[in-house]
Amino acid sequence: MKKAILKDIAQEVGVSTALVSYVLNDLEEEKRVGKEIAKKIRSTAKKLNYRPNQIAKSLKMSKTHTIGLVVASFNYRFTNGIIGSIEAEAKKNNYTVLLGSSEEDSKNFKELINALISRQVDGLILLPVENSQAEIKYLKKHHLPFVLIDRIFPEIETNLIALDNFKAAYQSIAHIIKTGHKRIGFINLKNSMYHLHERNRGYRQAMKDHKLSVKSGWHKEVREKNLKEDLHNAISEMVNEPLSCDAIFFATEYLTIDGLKLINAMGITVPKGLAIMSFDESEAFELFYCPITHARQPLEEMGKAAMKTLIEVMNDRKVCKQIYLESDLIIRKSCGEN
Amino acid sequence: MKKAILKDIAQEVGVSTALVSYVLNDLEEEKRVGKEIAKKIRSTAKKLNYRPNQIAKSLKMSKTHTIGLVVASFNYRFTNGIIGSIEAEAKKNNYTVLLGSSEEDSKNFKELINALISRQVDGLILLPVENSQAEIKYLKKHHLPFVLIDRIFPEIETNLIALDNFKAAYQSIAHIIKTGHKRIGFINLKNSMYHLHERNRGYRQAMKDHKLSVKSGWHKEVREKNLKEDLHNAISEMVNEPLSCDAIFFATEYLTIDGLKLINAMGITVPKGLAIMSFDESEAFELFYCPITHARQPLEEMGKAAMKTLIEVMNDRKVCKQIYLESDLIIRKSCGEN
DNA sequence: TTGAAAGCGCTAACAT
DNA sequence: ATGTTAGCGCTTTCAA
Repeated sequence: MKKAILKDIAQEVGVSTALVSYVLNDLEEEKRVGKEIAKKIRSTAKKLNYRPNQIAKSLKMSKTHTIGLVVASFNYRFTNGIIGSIEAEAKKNNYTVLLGSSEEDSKNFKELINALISRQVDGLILLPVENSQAEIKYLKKHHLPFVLIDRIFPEIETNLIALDNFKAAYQSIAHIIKTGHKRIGFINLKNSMYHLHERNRGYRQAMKDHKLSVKSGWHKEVREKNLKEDLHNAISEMVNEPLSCDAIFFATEYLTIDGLKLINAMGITVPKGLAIMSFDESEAFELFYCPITHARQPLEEMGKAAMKTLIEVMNDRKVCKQIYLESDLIIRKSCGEN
Repeated sequence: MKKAILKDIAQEVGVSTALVSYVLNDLEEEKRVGKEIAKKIRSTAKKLNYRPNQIAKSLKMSKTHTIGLVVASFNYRFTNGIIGSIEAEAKKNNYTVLLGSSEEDSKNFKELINALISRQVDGLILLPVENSQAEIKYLKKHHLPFVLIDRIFPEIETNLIALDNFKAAYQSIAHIIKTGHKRIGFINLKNSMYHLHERNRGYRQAMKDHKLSVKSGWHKEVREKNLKEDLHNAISEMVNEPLSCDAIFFATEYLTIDGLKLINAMGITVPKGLAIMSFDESEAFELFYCPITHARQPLEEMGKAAMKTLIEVMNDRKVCKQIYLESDLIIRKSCGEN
């Protein structure tokens, strides 16, 4: 059984394709199509199991009702949280999502964007990677509707949805201090991206504002490629003399997970032996013996806001909107009671 | 700066669009295009930042190089594992993925498929939901290339990639028995889908083959909509007299997570007080005090196999391929030592 | 070696 | 109230 097209219906009913198009697009009122005819067109369409060819429609209308979503990796909790909410919001607005992952590689990132543009997506939601500024500038220059999410380039004015990472880190540290800790270490990724730098800044500013100096060695950066090893070294150093940290703040949820494993292996107890704070959460925390206090990113909201903003931008390319959301501090027990 | 199209290049170079098309599709040899001209066409294309309009190409070629992926929910570990591998394999073969989630609803499932077909996807990878047989039959009748993954309908002959759920459950139970347990409970979802029934069958067959009878009450089914409550009731009953289970096998990873929380709350220790086996794993297990023994589904492989099979089917619609993969039993400590 | 033109399925302006 | 037709951007046959 071959796919039915407009012409098939037109022929079967004995009218022109224009009429069929009108009726099936619910323009029968406006176009004053005969009631009888309209009815017949509809029933014939159903009979032939007609499904409009969106590709043809897209070509004609220069609009695909498709958006491109480029994530950085499928291994982050962030990714999985965000995909669902973008997907849902897209569907609600009759958009479909074309998905790709850059796997943190700027070449992949660029290729993906090109592929999506070739497919004539109406807009893009992007989680940029390191060194992708040029690509972002290019999109901007060509007035392609897009919004950045989570990771941003402060020097480029774009639509964006992001967390106030400085504040999130600041508040986290403030809480650790409030729970009586003073020798607070911070482990971040070695990475030039702004959102991670903001976390550094938040850590240092909070320490400073509370009259605590950051001992050299308390603030570590580990290489993504060498995660296990760097993390192991960092933690070993931090928990022993002379650094002797009484608390560690991890800059991502997967750093926390790996960190906790190491801490377990070292026989250190949370929070007695060491207080723990995590940026972002993980399913893995759920069953840890000590519930982990963490900064929670509003993933649902971020995804939804991104899609909504993108729709605004697609409707009016002059829109330029920056939305900064705030994290919640979810206080559990890993920094001690109170 | 407006998007350049073939005609722009043709005009700029002073040739026909045919030549431009040949060159940019690397047919210059075959079509014997002049070397000089070819060069000029390429450079002009680059200069104008030409990107072929895939929509137009698709319309002309009746091929979109796009596949549709319908998952059941973004909340399963399975989903997140599979998306990445399908995505990667698709990219390797120059396909792009259109993504949707049915959220376990057969109406959504149907609508999504329709939307994808309208977009002229070249093929579909589907995780069907309960009561979606009609839709699957429809696809089959119309010879649309598709492959089912994970969940299957044994009464419909289709392309499929699935786990041997019977065997996975059987082996899991056999291991629990081997570790010295005899009063083994099984908690599954109340659901008519075949893959879950196979797990039931595996449980019962393994018990039977080891001369253990299944006491009434040991085999529970909980309602997805009433998960927490049903699970709580089920576990309470099972761990107390007269059922007095000494081991529980959970049919999905999220049942295990919620189950462990309840077991913790009841003050029961794993594995001393109760042995635990999980079908599928979760990040959440990583930091649990007792590493969880579980049946591991080869997600990567399944996704990859699905995409590969789909490509075969798209190339030759006569292909009909069933691939059953096997799970690994990952032995940790939740059933006791050895 | 190159160009002209038909046509993929649809929409919409225009004609009737 | 309905039909005709151009054209979206591309590929490909046929002609030159």
